[in-house]
Amino acid sequence: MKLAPSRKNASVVPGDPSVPVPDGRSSRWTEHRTERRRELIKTARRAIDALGPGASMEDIAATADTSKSVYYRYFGDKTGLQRAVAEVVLGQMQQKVLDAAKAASGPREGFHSMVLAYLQMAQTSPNVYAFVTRVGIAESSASDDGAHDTLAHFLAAVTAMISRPVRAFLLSPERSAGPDDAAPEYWPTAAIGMVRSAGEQWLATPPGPGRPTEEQLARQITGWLFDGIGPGEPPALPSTTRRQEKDMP
Amino acid sequence: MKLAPSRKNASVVPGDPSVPVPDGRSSRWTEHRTERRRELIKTARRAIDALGPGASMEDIAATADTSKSVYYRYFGDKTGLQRAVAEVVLGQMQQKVLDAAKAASGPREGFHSMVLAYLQMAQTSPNVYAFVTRVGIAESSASDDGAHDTLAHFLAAVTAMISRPVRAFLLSPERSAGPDDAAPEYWPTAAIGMVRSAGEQWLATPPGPGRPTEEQLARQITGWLFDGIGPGEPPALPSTTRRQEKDMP
DNA sequence: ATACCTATCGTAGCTGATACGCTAGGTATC
DNA sequence: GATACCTAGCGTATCAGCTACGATAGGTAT
Repeated sequence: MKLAPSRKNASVVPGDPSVPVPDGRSSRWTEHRTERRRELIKTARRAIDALGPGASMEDIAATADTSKSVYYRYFGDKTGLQRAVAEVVLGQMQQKVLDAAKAASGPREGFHSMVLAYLQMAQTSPNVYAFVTRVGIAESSASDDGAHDTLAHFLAAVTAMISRPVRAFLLSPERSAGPDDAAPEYWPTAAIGMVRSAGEQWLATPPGPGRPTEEQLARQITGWLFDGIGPGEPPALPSTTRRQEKDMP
Repeated sequence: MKLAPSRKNASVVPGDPSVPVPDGRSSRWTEHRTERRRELIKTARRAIDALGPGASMEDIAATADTSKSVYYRYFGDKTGLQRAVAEVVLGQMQQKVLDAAKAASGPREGFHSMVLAYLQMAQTSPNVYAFVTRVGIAESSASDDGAHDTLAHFLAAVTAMISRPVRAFLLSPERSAGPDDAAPEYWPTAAIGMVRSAGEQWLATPPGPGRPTEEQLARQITGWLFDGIGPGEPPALPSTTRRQEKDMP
């Protein structure tokens, strides 16, 4: 009773490849896959947190009590794992930012909450932060194109996250007075670069007395971004616009 | 610049380092060493410029018509070469900055010239820039300390370069009115991070119509750093009630 | 109920790059 | 001529990233 040899299996089904044949042998694994994927990401995060951002795939897999091939099957390559972890971390950070942004009174407060969320995230797991923000893990040796293809995936995602509100703010009517905006599309990246650099120096600072709190640093960075450090710029600006929030508890 | 003796060789004098017997056989080589070292750095720079920031030591040595071991002797490891190249690049940039700073009218113009020099340097050789800016080439896999030990060497040097004038400016009498300065020691790093991020996005932008010139971008960044983007910041800003609802992946 | 198929798992091995030691041989000074 | 110094090339150790193959447990069709 051999069945027809031409009709091998349902993968290249001639009639309808879409719905009406829910093969249990495949569908059985979908739930398992998503669950396992989540678990793998979670374990990878723990492993990186414990082993450092340079943890190898083997180390990560060993921490998960499995082997490298599982990770490679689920994430393709190491950059895929990086991206997956970054997605989760970004989602949590985004959640925090959204919650805080609801209570924000203005763009300044909104941005302050973002910076704060960023710093808190980095502080919570510096190793995971370093892993996620790393530029091309696999591309570093193979690419000879010159400039980095883009920023790291996580930073690119953060940039995309803040780009829209920033753009809206930069183009708001009351803000068009200045002669700025020669290149406003660079501001989100620039701002994140500032946050990142300050945050990483802050992370590297031992938690001694001189180290500011997350709140203080976030407030400071927000001030730099919104007010700058130049006090009035003597030639063109009289003394009208001194800086505002002198006393802000 | 001190030329460090490589690491294990007989560069340390055997008997007494202070005895006034200048052995000609030793002193003759010092000049040769410095000259050769300079040549090796120069050739490495050309090789990286041609091959990309991920060029291997063998590629670099082949471009210099020599072998890897020469580079390893002179620079210890790849990070040492990175540091040496960074030193030269930084020196040239510093020269340019100093020349420009002499003609600067104030801190703003001085900083503008610095940013401009940075951008021009990066633009001149994007590959060398990427090589020099890269964080730990050898530490990435061996170190599990967590945070990067410091910033990249080049960026740390640039930070050190601008830290002193910045500190002097931040503590200048007319600027001490604001309640800022909760963490002024983070500003140089933060500012360089902004310059770096904006510059790298700028480098990655194809030189089409929308791309600003170095001058424009430098002017823009200087404006962001000195004036910020929030002009006045009226306490109640109604136009940003609900922005940033984002799609979560 | 039996033979077949699907998707996963994990062991083991491959590829390529990097760091670096070792030895032979050349060259200029004393 | 003797000696200190350098160079060159080969070879090795290691390790990250990645892949191929056999084995197994669970669904499916006859």
